[in-house]
Amino acid sequence: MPSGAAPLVAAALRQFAAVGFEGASLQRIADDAGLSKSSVLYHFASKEALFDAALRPAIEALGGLLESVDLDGDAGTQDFLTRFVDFLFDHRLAVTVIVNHGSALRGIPVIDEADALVRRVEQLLRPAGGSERDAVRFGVALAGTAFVLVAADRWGTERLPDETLRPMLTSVLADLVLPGRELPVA
Amino acid sequence: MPSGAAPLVAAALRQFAAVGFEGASLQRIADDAGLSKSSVLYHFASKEALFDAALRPAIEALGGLLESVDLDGDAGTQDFLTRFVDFLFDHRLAVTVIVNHGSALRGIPVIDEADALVRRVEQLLRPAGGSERDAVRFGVALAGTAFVLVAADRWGTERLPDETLRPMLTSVLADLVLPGRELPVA
DNA sequence: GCGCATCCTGACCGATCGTGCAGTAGTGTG
DNA sequence: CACACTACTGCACGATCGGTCAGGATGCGC
Repeated sequence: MPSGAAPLVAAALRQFAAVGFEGASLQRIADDAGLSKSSVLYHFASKEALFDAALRPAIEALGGLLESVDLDGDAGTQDFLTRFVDFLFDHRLAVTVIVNHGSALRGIPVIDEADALVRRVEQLLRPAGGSERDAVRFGVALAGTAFVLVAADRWGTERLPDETLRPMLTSVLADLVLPGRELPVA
Repeated sequence: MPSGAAPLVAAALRQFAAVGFEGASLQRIADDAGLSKSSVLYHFASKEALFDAALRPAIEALGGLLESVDLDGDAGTQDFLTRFVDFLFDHRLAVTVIVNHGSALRGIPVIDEADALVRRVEQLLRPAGGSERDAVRFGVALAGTAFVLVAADRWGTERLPDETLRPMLTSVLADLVLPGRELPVA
């Protein structure tokens, strides 16, 4: 947990987000960070350990967000959604990895933890007496929000700057979860 | 286009959907189809050609859907959305590949074609005078719908059978695109 | 019978994969 | 100066990657 391995983790995260765990090679990560492949395995015991280190901050942030959550009333829910969207922006690359490549990586601890957290978010937003249709609706809203962010530079007809997109996503998500009680856009 | 290569394409599609293009190996695809690796390369000139063959039916189906589209009035839009969800179900694995692994595969023709089609769907649903916020909303709705289907067996708290999920997704999508004018669920 | 495709295979190639290991600079600390 | 520790590297390993190729088996027209 010490060390000047931070740029290495950053390079690894970029590679993992771009091409997934299997597709990313230690050689490319090392080149990207300006080190040799051996140096990567000096700082991290294995490729999987590096993967864990790259995703760990994101799952800790999401875990913390879920621990301090207070959904009492619409205001509490809106506050949570705002912070959730902030989380998505802050850990964009990690979210990309989990969302896009996670399903192939079941069994890797950090991915299993991420899946468990996602399921908790899902259950959290699902109201007590809600129908299955509502659950599907929230699933679409959450997945869609995450995915629009992750794929913004891929399918966005015109690229919106982050600070324009962020309040829009927050507003849209709130609208889908609390219909008819929209947050103001800005 | 001849041949008894169909089970090969099916096996390839399973592998590509599960672990992506880079992660899938010809050996595993061959094993999955009960053939040797050499046989795979007898039927298809390269791994990329196999990838193309596996995704081709899906992009042709989506292309056909977009050619025959008629969005006049809410009824036309709802009909399109129903057929779009049907497309997602019919080509689930191919959609998984495009959605989850496509961003790493820019430059591969079939992926570029798929991206172009997705952009057309996006523009199609975007009303003439719509705001950017509406565009984001539709992006969330489309991405969320596709992703809920793709990840249904990963994050779904309880697994819904397809024939329950399908009308629900259609209904939710219509609700998000045509707010306040919902399709009946069943 | 023979010739000719079609389908499929094992052996092999060069490259790259993740990983282990011995060794080497640089930097204190005694 | 010696010693230890950290950061880093080159080299070699077995395995696996995508891909080539010569050849075996089967079946059909002649």
